[in-house]
Amino acid sequence: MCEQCKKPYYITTAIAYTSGKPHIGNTYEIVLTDAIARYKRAQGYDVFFQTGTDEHGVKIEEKAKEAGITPKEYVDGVAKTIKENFDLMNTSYDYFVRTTDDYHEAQVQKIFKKLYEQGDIYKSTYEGMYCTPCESFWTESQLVDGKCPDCGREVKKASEEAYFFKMQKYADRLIQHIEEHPEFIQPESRKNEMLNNFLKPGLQDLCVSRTSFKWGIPVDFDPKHVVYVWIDALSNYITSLGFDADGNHKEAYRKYWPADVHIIGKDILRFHTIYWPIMLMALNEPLPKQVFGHPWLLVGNGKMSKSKGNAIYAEDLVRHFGVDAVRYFVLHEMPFAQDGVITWDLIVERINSDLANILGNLVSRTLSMVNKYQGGQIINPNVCEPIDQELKDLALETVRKTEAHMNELKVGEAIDDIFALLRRSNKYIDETQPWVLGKDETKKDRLATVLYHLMESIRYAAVLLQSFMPESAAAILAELKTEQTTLSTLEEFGQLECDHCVCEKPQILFARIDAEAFMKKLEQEQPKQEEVKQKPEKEAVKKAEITFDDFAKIELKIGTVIECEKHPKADRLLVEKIDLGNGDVRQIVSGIAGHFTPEEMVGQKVVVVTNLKSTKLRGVLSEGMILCAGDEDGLDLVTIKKALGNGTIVS
RNA sequence: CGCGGGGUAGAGCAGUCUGGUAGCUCGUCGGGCUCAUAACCCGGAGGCCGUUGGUUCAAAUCCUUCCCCCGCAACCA
Repeated sequence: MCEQCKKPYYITTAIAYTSGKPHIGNTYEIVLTDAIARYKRAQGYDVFFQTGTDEHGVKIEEKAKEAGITPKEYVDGVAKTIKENFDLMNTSYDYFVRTTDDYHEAQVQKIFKKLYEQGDIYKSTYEGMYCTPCESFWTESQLVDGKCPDCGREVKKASEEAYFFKMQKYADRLIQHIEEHPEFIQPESRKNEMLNNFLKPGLQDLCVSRTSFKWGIPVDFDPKHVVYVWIDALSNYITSLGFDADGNHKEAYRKYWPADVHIIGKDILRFHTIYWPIMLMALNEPLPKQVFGHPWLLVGNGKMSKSKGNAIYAEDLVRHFGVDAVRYFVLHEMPFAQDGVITWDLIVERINSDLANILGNLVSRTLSMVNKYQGGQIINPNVCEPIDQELKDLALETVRKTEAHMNELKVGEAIDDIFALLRRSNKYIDETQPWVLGKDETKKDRLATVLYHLMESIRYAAVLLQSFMPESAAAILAELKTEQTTLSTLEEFGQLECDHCVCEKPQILFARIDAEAFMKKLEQEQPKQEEVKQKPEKEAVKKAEITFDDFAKIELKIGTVIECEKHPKADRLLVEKIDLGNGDVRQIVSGIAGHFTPEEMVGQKVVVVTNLKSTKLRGVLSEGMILCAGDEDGLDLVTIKKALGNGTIVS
């Protein structure tokens, strides 16, 4: 294919938020995208693969302040770390966009202004309850006893100026688009979620500016506002290509937009399949062809997170196993539509079983026979037997199957296809018994043919593996000393060049790992991770100092849960009857259904805030509050050791 | 009745649309082989296909009852 007639293919990851170091769950996304991008390049597309960082927002403002540096200094540091992480994984992105890039910032301002001028964005007020000392807005439902949930002080009704985007205006067009393009939202099951939960009930106008923090792109015609995340972050996909709100787009934009696919996490599908398309409609630009919300990589049974202390990082994995083994694991182990699981045991198992035994050992045993029986020479006398056909057919079929799976973005299954060929090749060795042929001088040509078929099958697998494990695939092809490394050399079986010698001393591609010894070694490193867990990840937001009198306003008493049942209309709520002594029995509703069963609650001695103003929660009266403490790992009741009587004052 | 996904061997999954002997990977047990990284190949054991009732000659598959898990939404005084 000539350069000019190559079809463009634009693929992106979501931009990573620069709040900290990415774990392997975050890194997975770019590896997945990289595999697709590499495959599309191999197919002859003119691929533009973009990734980058999302660098604005209040969280970053705060983190920078904590660190005593400017927000820009802070994001420069994190962006560098993220980029290093992506480079470590050997990802072939063409462009790394940052939302602090000058061109991006200028275009976001222009986009905002344009949408404002054409009436899609309007200025209004954000109504809410305002706590002056905390400088925070709260919705009615966030208030605690009608007071600020942070400091407990009085709040007053106030309104803040904000800009809103008229979402509903474009909703019908978007519904139609989604229904007419079933491939637009992937996996398809998510399509209904978006339609039924958000689009069909009606979209609310989206608040697209903030005045409560400064670290963002200023609205140029109203500088006390900064552009809120949606317009800022989502537009990276077009600003990086040189989109211009005035229509003077750069060449790259004309060439690559609309994107062929946005690869994102399933948690942000809503933003990419509703807000982003609507923004593009408002700008009168075409919509991306597809959005794929990939599943998550879980650790054991839970979500990976820094604060849980269970996070696994790419750099540790790579240090232990090498880049390609890590790429292989995450690409292969992740189903298309369900969350995948990563643990150290699982990785070791996959490396041993798939990479060392099936792949590495196949290459090793084949090349060693070529060296042993025919001095390393690749010869093809073409003395075939019926048994050969199955191998040849499978090799050709594997090319078609991987292509079909890759077109559906089913990367794990494409890798499975390749390994099926490798397994078949191992079986072929047993069927043909080259070591028996080697003892019989008259079978020399048959032996050479068998070995040729094996090497050719290995070449097929290696060519296909280039998108997933670039270094290892290259190493195998180098050992075969072949130049036939493109997908187009897989159209016919038998393209491996003859009459040259393979590598004399093949290297071990993937060494087997002694699982027990490895886990021991890992345990010795564990203390480090434990220490990390000891330190709370984020310091609790410090509340304003209160006087003793303020404290004394709160009445705390010991009570016993005498009855408890699930709230009829809310999954996370339990309704308890609590005996507070002296005939004071109250009903309290608590959001703890996810942590305790009603049976567990009955009989518990708990600490109750008894003078909290009563309220209704989803229709059920709640006359107080039970004290609990919890983090992401779980929740526990605040209770007492001695059997103090109900009604005992806590102070 | 908020929306959606799922429950298949010890683990992880396919099969369900279009009914016809329940399959794959790992693990486990046994056998084979000796070219190879204790690798490779073959075979066995292990399943009331979540539950109830139905349709059918025939149900993992279609219809139905209930139970459980997981997302999203709501909610967390």
